[in-house]
Amino acid sequence: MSTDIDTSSKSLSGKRISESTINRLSLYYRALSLLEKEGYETVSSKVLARREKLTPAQVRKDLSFFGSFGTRGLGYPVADLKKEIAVILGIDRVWRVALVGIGNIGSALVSYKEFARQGFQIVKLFDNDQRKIGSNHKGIIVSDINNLATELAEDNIEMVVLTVPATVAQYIVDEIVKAGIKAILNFAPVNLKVPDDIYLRNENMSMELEYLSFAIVNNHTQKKVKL
Amino acid sequence: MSTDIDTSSKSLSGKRISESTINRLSLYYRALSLLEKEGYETVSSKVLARREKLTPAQVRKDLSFFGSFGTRGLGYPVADLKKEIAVILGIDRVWRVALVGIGNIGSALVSYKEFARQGFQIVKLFDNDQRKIGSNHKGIIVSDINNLATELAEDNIEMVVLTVPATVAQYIVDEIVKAGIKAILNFAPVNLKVPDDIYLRNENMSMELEYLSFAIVNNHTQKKVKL
DNA sequence: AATGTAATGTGAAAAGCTTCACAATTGAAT
DNA sequence: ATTCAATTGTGAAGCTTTTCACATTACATT
Repeated sequence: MSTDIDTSSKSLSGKRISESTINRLSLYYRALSLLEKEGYETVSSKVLARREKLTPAQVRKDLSFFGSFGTRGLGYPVADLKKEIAVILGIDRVWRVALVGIGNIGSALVSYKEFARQGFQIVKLFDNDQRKIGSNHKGIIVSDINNLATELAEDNIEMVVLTVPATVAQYIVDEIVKAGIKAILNFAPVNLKVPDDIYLRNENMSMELEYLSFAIVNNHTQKKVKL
Repeated sequence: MSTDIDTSSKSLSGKRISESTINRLSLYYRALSLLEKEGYETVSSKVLARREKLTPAQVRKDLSFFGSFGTRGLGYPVADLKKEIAVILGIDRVWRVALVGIGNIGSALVSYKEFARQGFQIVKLFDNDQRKIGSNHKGIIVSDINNLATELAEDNIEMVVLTVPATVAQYIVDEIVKAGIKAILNFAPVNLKVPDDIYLRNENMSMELEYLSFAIVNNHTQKKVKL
């Protein structure tokens, strides 16, 4: 994991919402989905916190930035709160996503059900390899990356997942930006330069292993959930 | 991305090193590798910072937790600093890693070169599916998950990458813990319970897309690099 | 109707993290 | 040998995030 978008935005009424808060909303959403399936109608900040290894105060504070969703003495209505969070996160809709780079990680993500489950629909694939162009992945035909700009526009793509080699990532991201895409999730282990108005986020899987390595070697003590 | 290991550990001389600092060490390491290839002998905190969209003060502060690696007026010696960071992160060696769950993501990670490049060698694969057990992935034969405990021990495995479905992840992680593994990188979108002495880290790829979604919907302004 | 219990929402305090700013130090130039 | 320019290392300040603690409110019970 890793990124480029700010932490301190003024989203709502001028309040600054931290990145950590947004990330925790994702966790709450996931926990609420589960609670809903388990048949719970309400849930307290205490229970929600325990489920995601956070504190009740943190849960209440996070939610309070966006409104008053609970009932004193009772807790939060599971189904309603889930919907509210979906609206806040913008996942109460389907996002049309393109994926560029049909390598190991890229092809895996095409079949990754969790994306679709959260409303991120991969509807377009691109590669520069003639052997891959025209091939079918989960019902999607791989397009030639040279047609990126026109095809992204034609298909109303709003986000791009970038799974190309690090060496070409900057070139490709420039093309994606030129094509008018505003949100990019980059898996290449490289720091990409993008204009200020582009949302870029980096997924750096080695970094997580490096953290584990550091933890073992330095006898790190455990305390909190990292987001 | 995402986890379970603390942020505020006392690794060295009682100093607390934050998780952000550790994550930035990974970035510095990557930047230094590149600088080394480009032929630089020294680098200033200013240049290093610019490469990873951080501030020079941040770079200096981070490094100062671990020692004095620079020369005033000159900067940091690229090759040496890279080695120092490798030692700090514990990546100046090879880690023997097992991967459990040969699905989409799992098989992609077996071929993910970036892991090997950082010293994380996947040497063992497990699955519970009879059709997969015995099959060969990049030279590794998939083992039966029922032999997890004995085979992990026999092979001196120190870390496990977990790419099983969310529904079975808790069960599997319990087995992994029983087998004596202390570090786990979990890709299942579920909050796993582990004893306090186990290092667990979560990679949550949907969370990153959800952040992008939030950013677009709420007109988030950009400022910093997220780690 | 009154009392008791549970649990939110939130200012304020505490803790943690980042940036500032400057003394100290090095190498280069004169 | 002296001066100048560059750049580190670091305490202190500033800012952000988390936690605390409590008034408030809703429901259940008597």
